[in-house]
Amino acid sequence: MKNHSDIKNRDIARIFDEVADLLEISGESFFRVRAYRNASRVIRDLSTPLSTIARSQNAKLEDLPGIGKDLAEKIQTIVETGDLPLRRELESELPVGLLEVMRIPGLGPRKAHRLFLELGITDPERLEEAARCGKIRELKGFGEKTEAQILEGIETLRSFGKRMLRADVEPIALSIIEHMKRLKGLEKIEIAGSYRRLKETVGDLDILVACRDPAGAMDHFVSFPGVRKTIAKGKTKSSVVTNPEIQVDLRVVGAESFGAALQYFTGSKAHGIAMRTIAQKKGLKLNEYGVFKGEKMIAGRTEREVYEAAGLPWIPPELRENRGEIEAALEGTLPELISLSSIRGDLHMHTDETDGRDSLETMASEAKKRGYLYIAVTNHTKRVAMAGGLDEQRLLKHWDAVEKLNAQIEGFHILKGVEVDILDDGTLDIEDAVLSKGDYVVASVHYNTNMSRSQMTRRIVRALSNPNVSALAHPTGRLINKRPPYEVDMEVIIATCAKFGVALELNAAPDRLDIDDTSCRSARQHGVKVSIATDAHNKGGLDFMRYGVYQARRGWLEKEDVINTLNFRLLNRFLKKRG
DNA sequence: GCCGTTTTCGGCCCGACTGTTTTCAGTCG
Repeated sequence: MKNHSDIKNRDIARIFDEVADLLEISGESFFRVRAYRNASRVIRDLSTPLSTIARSQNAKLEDLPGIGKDLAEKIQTIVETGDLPLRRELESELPVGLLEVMRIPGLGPRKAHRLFLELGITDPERLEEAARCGKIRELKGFGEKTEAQILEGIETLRSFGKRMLRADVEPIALSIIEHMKRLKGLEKIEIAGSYRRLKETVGDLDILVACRDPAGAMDHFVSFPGVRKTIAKGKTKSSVVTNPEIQVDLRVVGAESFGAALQYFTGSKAHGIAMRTIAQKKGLKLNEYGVFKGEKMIAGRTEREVYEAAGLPWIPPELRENRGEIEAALEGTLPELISLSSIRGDLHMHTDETDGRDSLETMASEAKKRGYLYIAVTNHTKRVAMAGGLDEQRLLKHWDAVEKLNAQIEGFHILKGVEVDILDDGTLDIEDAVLSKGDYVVASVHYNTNMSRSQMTRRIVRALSNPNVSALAHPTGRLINKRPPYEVDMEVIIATCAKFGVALELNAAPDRLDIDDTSCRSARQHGVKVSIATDAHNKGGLDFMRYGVYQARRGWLEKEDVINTLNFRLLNRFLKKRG
């Protein structure tokens, strides 16, 4: 039998999600469906592989929150066989294409099921056909508008199913805010949702305002020049689609409810549910209007007030995922999250010596302008030929130039760095004798990225064991929405970094943000230090630092976890410990 | 299907908007 013991958590989570969807379509109890969804989320966020827990003597699957006897057994089955009988059973009863039908805006499990039963709709293609023939409007409970909405929904899903990069959403978000600020009677405005939680991607924008004239706010909102289409417009809530295409929801509340609404719409959903449950246990009701004791409103104006009414300190939005932040808040052990102002330098960037656009002098002076104390210039090496990577001779010459420039600048240091390529067997493409003359060596994988998980892990572990290596750059190689992370066991990588005192890079490029928040937390738990670095290829790229800090905050990192918050002397002490 | 200083049953977060309805189900966040 095939060995499935290295099945990944996200594969198991995906199976549970699919089971949840199919159960929901078939009309199963909402609570049973939710149990699968909860479990999926818990599994996705877990840094330890379930296959490890399943085999372990002392750790138990049932100890995980949301995993009971039944789901523990199902996980065991998936780990052992790679699949779940329940899923196959459901798939034989319902076409999997219905899952896509359900994703179409305006359609949910109930309608998808009825479309299947009454019209034999099994996938979006057949749905489109039926809608074009005018068959949908004939069904009870459906009408012409629903039919048109379905056709439009299919088109929308085709054109932009993906979440947008946060960095791409920012300009739209800011111009809407600017537009809304011109509204008369506006008291408060905030962007809530995943944008406020500083997530790397944003599905839609949730904008919250407090305003004395809700109807006026609705009118003003839909008149935003970037609006392509108004989806809904009510008394206190409206939704539009903008150009470039992203859905924006506006919600209006009174100023006395603004904090409660902000808490409510910032989410995440799981955090909100957990908070409302806590409130409920205290005999309180928490909704978007406030915290209520019976009929009486006892909090709501500010978020802090809302959390305090529930017996908690205020929790930073970027932690609100119900991944332990509520427990930490109750124990008083919330992390003191790192901020951009703590960053003292940038340890990954390129110059025109290889594939960067700006000179060494420009990069150094731009970094100094940003208030940094140091940078590491880390150009590519020879295997990355496309980028004009340096061989040993050129690298040494480049470092001479760095030293010369260093001597000319006051109060600022340029580390002799390099981004050395990790070859297929885990050795490096620059001789050790040369690397040992550098100050800061980041190692990274660029080629042959589709090896097996165990091969890739071995490859990187071997590279990390080289005493010249200071950090591992963009550890999974992912490009958000473009390229999945390569197969690598991050737990092993993190443990190896801990063993050798190597830092993990959090690459701050907005489409990389590699490592992700889960690995940040894992690194912190293992005592592995993180370098937040921009990988800038021109002077403007130095501004990516804040995206890295955002991600670090989502990963619970404190100033002490990040090496480029150290002053130059302490950074050097950290680097010397290696080797 | 999970969970429990109200533990092995009976709960499980909450409200707005739309479309197709005559009082509400379904969807969404």
